[in-house]
Amino acid sequence: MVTLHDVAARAGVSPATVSRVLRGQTVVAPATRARVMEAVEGLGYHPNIMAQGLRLGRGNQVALLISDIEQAVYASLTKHLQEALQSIGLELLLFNLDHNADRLKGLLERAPSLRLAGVVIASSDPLDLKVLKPLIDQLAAQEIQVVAVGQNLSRHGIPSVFHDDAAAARTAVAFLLQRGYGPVAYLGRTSQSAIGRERFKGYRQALADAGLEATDDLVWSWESRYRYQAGYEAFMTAIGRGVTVRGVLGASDELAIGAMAAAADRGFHIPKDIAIIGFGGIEVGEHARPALSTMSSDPRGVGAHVREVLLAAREGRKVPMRLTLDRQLVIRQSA
Amino acid sequence: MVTLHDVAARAGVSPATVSRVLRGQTVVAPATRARVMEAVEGLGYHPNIMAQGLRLGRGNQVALLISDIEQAVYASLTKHLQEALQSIGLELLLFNLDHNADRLKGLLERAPSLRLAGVVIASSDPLDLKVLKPLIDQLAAQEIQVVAVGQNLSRHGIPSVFHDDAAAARTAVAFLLQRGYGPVAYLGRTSQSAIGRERFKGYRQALADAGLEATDDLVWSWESRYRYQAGYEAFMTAIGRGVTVRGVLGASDELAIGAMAAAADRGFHIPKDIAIIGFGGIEVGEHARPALSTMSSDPRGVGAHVREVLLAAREGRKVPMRLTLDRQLVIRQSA
DNA sequence: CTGAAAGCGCTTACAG
DNA sequence: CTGAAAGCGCTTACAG
Repeated sequence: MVTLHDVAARAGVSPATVSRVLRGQTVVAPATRARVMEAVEGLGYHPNIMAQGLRLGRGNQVALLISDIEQAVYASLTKHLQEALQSIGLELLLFNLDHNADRLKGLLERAPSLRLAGVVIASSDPLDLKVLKPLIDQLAAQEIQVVAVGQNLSRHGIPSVFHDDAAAARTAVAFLLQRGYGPVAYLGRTSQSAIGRERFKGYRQALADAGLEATDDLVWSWESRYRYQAGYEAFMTAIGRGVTVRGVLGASDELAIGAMAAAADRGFHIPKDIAIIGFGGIEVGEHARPALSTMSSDPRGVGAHVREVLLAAREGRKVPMRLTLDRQLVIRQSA
Repeated sequence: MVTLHDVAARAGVSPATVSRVLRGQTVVAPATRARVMEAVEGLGYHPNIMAQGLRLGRGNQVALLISDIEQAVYASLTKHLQEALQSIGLELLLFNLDHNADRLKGLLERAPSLRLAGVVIASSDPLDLKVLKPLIDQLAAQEIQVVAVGQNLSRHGIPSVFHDDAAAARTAVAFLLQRGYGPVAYLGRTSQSAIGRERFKGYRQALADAGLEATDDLVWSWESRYRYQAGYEAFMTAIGRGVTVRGVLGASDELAIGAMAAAADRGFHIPKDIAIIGFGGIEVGEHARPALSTMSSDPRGVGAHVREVLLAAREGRKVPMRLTLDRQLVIRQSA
């Protein structure tokens, strides 16, 4: 392994000077700088990240704590986040929470010993702030920047970037109602998930706007994961109970696609008999048949904003506390 | 931050002793051990990963170099790999290659300075071993274990875990032929991807088994990403040229689903007019309508094997050079 | 503008 | 069984 000392020896300077050239914070004579750079290139030197991190009390890694990487919106977020971080020299340490609150807590506890530059929490689950807040404060004390993605935790002093889910749900349901697709059911979590809560709120608002009410039989509150099978089963169960609907708002595209499959299996024509709108804008929705109408999301925007927060923290600037991203109604075939 | 010294002070021993207790390699008097452990618990001590890594010349992180995290099979692999690594105290550093060969090269070059415990290469792209081999040898010299996932690089001395893609493709095509779904087209990469090459080989073998030939019009060699849109366009293009097929083997489930959408849009009934089989066993295939028949994959098996390789390397045992995983034909509705 | 020195928090060979 | 000491590879305050 080539070390700083090797570079210094080759350039005929002290290790301190090499370090100065590389960090670029201090003035170094141009001629010296040139010799050092030549040695760096010549030897193919890369600084030892561990030594750097130990010395600076700070690494260049950001932990991404994510609910479920197998959900397409999270995979997409991960991709864009990694790209955004890489552009400012940060690496991505991935932890799949699998919706496990204890894992989240454990990771937050370990963050200081990992000398993380930041922690990104991308969880759709409700967070127990009573437990988490002290841990997060501890991170703040060590200048480990925490960012929440997907849910708004800014009232707890945590910079957040999230979509306006209540507004999006309201838009989707209003669209369904206006096209004559009432009654509209809500398919998804209503309380076990912070995000689900927002979407459900928007759903009820849209109904209220139309003078309607969210009766029990219209709320297919599937308190399990946001996956295809849950959507399938929820639809089957409701239809089995004799519920009549003409529209469905799925709180995720996966749920919506599962519901579409169930509807097809029961002989319903989509959208003629039942119209369906999902949430997330995942790629497969475009190639489902019928193609899934959905409320899009903006993973690139999320990545860019997290980058901005981290950059601001690093440079000692004021960190933006919240950014609300819009979702667009993408109309395809299912509604 | 609680350090080793704090623990030592509280337990009334030297830092060296605390370290010995924690590492568990040396004998420590039971009474001393107990006092140390009490102090560790009491202070909530976690060792500084950077200091440990610097001292040991080795971190506990494994880099996952992955083609495209947005492809569901890769997201799934990532999940299982992270879980497997975590079970042996390793962390996952994620790098999305985006099919970029230069990024792969750059990452391999940086691996030593990151003091990685291992590097997992999960790429579907053809690797330029002339360029990569020297870099990988350099990693070996520093005891950074490299593992290839998805393609067989064992002939280059790189431990590999992969599916038997040629056999799987052969099975799928034989099934199609036997059910009377010939002629069968191959949809996917044939040369630009190591994995595609294997699948294409199996396709040709199955045709040869039946005394058939892979004529040009049957090979929809879409040398772009393994995504839905590519499958859609390839199907449309072929049909537009007047090609007649009754079966399609998609080299990925995404390609297959894209082709199904195109077939549906052109008024073909699946599987009556055209039967389709995909590759990967991704979750959405089960809830597509018609549900996608596919050759499954085994991400859990991959994760477990990578773990085993890393464990063997760590313990100085002989590292298994290759493991071939089988794919199962999952028959649903599309074939 | 540059060098010598101290120290980040660990681990382990060396003594005892 | 345990402690003192050296050193992993960096960075930066301190001198000059």
